[in-house]
Amino acid sequence: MQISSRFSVAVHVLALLALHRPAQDGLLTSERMAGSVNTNPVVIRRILGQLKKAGLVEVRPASGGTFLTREPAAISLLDVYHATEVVEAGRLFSVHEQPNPACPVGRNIQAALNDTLRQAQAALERQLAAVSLQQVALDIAAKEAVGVD
Amino acid sequence: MQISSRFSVAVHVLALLALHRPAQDGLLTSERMAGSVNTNPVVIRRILGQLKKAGLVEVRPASGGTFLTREPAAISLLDVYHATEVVEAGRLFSVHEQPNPACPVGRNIQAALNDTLRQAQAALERQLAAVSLQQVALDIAAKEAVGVD
DNA sequence: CCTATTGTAACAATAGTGGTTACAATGGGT
DNA sequence: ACCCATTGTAACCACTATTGTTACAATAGG
Repeated sequence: MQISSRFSVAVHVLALLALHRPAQDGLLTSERMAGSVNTNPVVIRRILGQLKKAGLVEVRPASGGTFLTREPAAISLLDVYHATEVVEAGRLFSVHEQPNPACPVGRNIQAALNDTLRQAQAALERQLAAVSLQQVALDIAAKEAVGVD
Repeated sequence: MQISSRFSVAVHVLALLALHRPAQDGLLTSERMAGSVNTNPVVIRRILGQLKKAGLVEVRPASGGTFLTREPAAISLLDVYHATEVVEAGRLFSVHEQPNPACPVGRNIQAALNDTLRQAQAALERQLAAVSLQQVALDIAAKEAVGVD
């Protein structure tokens, strides 16, 4: 099964925050973010709650606005991936839990797979760690500059 | 969400086949494999069907037995990963499908994420490609040799 | 031809996802 | 001090995937 789109939506939301200019653009509400993502505002608020819990954004209730707590360059996609908990930490692969201990394969398969699966997952996470929100935001800005509008 | 345990079960089943000695051990039926995995025989047969479709095993109906079609050294965990279709090819991450094209971020986010997510997925697959069924089987045999039995 | 086994359909229970409505709590602006 | 737009959160729905289960026709070895 696929990794939930919560992750890509979270990156989308953070990109909006990174490129947002409060002075010109006004308040960036969950409603406006939902308009850009094309979903329901509650979906956005749920994700903002996760990002807040992870310390990536500050959300001031009521008409307080939402802000990044760090520079976009200091937020990696891995931070977002962990924040959205699309995968419980360290467990991308699920392994059948109760193999038969009476069988030589059954009693050793978990240990035999453990290391390999951990490494595969770590390789994926390294790639995500190597990309910052700033890079995503700059990429969007660059594409926009040469856009077909 | 996690990657289905179909993958780990498939590796388990293939390890059983790799370590199976028809002469001594007799017929390795879906029932016996299910006993080792600790699940229902139909679950095993469904997975064997996928492995067969991928050309990794030959299953002779009735009392014909099941066999690997290649040397364990020539079967990588990536082959198994693809065979079990735990992830539709190339789409480990799901990205929200309908961002708002009227928004600069909305109309560029998919392209901005595409490359990064592809690379992260590719990194994971490279790790799986680097491990063969033979390595898993040898690892199991080694652990068994020093086992606490 | 018998019989163990496979292949497959059908169904249930469970869980995660994404969307929706509803509403109490919050706090900035006037 | 009070509006009122906004957030935080619970509750619910529809949908999908997963895993286990029963049932049974098709298969082929002995």
